[in-house]
Amino acid sequence: MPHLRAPTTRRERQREATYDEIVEVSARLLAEGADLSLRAVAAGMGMTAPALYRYVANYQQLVDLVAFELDKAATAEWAEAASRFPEDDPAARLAVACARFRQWALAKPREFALVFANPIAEGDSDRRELLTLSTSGHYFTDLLWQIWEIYQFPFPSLDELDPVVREAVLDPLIPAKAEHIPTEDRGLLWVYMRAWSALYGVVTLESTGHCDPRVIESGQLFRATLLDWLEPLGLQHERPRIVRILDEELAVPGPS
Amino acid sequence: MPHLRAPTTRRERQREATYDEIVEVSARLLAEGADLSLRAVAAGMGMTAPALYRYVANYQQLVDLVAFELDKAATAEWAEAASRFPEDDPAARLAVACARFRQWALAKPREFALVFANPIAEGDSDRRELLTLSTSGHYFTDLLWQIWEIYQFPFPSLDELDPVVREAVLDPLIPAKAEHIPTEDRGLLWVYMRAWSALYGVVTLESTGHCDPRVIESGQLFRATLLDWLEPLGLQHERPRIVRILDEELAVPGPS
DNA sequence: CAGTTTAGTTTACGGCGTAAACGGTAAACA
DNA sequence: TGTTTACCGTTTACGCCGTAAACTAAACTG
Repeated sequence: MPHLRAPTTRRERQREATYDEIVEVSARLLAEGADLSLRAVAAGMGMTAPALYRYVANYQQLVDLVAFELDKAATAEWAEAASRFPEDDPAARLAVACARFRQWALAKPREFALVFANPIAEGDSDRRELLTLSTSGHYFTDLLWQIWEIYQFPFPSLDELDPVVREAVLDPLIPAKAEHIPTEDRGLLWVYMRAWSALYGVVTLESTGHCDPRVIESGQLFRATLLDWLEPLGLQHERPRIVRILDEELAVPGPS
Repeated sequence: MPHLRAPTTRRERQREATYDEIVEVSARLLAEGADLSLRAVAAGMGMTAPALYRYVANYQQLVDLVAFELDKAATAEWAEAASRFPEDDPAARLAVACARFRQWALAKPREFALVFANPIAEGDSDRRELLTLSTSGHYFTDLLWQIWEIYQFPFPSLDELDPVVREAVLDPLIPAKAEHIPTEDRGLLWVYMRAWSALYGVVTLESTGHCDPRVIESGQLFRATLLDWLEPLGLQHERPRIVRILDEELAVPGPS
C-alpha cells in the first residue's frame, strides 16, 4: 500500500521494482497455463524461493498480491474499452464494461478464479480488507452511481432495509466508492450488491464451465441477465440502444 | 457407474466397498478441514498412495468421484428436508431445497467449491459428461418441471430461442431430468438455466465470502434473489406462503 | 569508520502427485 | 485339480511444492 508522499529512497524504489517483477512474472506464468507457485515465480526472476519471503509472508499473500494487480489491470482494460462512450453516458459504459468483464473471465478462467472465486474465510479480516480495495468493485459502483445521478432509478430507503443490511450499506465492507454517497442514499449499495450478484453469477457459471458450452458460446444467458437489469436501473427507454451496444460487444469475442 | 444387473462377484463387491471407503475417508478429511489428497486418503484407509491408482487414474478423478458423491449426499439432505411438504406442493419443496442448498454451501464452503466451483476445461468431455449426472441438477430440474405442471408459467417456445440455445435445450449437456419433457416444451430448460444461474450466483458469492459478512448473515441477498423468481415461475399468488416458508428456513441456520 | 538493516543464499524438512518394478493372492480356466 | 492370469497392494524413486533456519554479503546509517 502506497505511503503518502513516498520518500522514494533508492532502496525503496528497488523494492517496488521487485514487487512489480513478482507480479509480472506471476502474470506470465498464469498466461502460459502454468500454476502460480512461489518457486516458479522465484525461478522466473532468477532467485531462489525463500528469497520471496522478503516480499510476501506466505503463498496466500502472493496470491492476494497477484489477484489485486490482475484485477487492477483487467479493470483498466474494461474501462479503456468503455471509454469509447463519453463520460456522460455511463449506461453505455456499463454495458461495455460488463461485456468485457465477461470476455476476460472466459478468456482467462484461471485468472478469474484467482481474483473472484478465491475463498475468503470468515475470520480473515486482512484478506477481507484487501477485498474492499478491489479496483473492479470501485469501478462498477462508480458507474452505478453515475447512472443513478442521471436516471434516478428507485432504490430502497434506509428504513426499508433489514437492520443488518442497513449497517452494511452504511459502513460497507465491500469494494465500493461509497464515501461520496450521502448517508440517506446508501440504499443504492443494496441495488449494487444485488446487481453484482446477478452479474457475478452468470460470469462465474460460464467461466468455470458449469454450463452448456453452446450456451456460453451464444452469450444468451449473459445477455438475458444483463437485460433484466435495465428496468431496475431506470434504463427501459434506453433498451434498444443498450441492446445494440451489448450485441456489438458480444460479437467481438477475444482471441480464440 | 452401475451396470445393469450387476453380476456382483465377490471381487466386485470388494471393489465397490473400497470405492465407498475412499469417498467416506475423503468426506471425513474435508469435514476435518484437511485438504483432499491422494496420500491423505490412502493413509486414512491404511494404504499407500500409489495403491489408489487402482481406483482412480489421477488426482482429478479422485476429486470428481468425491464431488459426485458429496453432491448426491447433499441433495439427499435437501430433498429430505423438502419432503416435509407433500409431493403435490413442489413450490414449497423448491423453497426449502434452495434454502438448504444455501445453508449447505455456507456450512461447507470447501465441499461447495469442490462440487460447484471446480473449473471444467473446454475440451474435457469426460468431466463434462460426469457433470450431466449431477444429482442436484436432476433434483432441481425435476422440481421445476413439477411446478410447471401445476402453475403453467410461460416459457419461450423453441423458435423464440437463439438457434444455438435451441440445440442446447434439445440435447442438453447439463444435469437435467429432461427425457420426459416433450420436445416442444424444452424452452422450460431455458427458464431452468436462467433460474439456476441466479441461484448459483448468490450462493457462490456468499459461500466464497466475496460479500459483506453481515449481508450473508442477514440472508437478505439470497431471499431477495429467490423472491424475484416467484413471478416468472407463476407463483405470485403463492408469495405470502412461500415467503413464510423461506423465512422459516432462513431462521434455522446450520450448526454455527 | 563501525554498526545495523536488508536481500539474498544454502540447506533441510515434510508433503504432494505419480511412474516403475515387483510380490502375493484370489479368481478363472484347462 | 493344478496352472495361468488378473488384480491389489507394496516399495522405491523423482521432481515438484511451501516454508523454516542459519548464514553471507552488500547497502545504508550515524
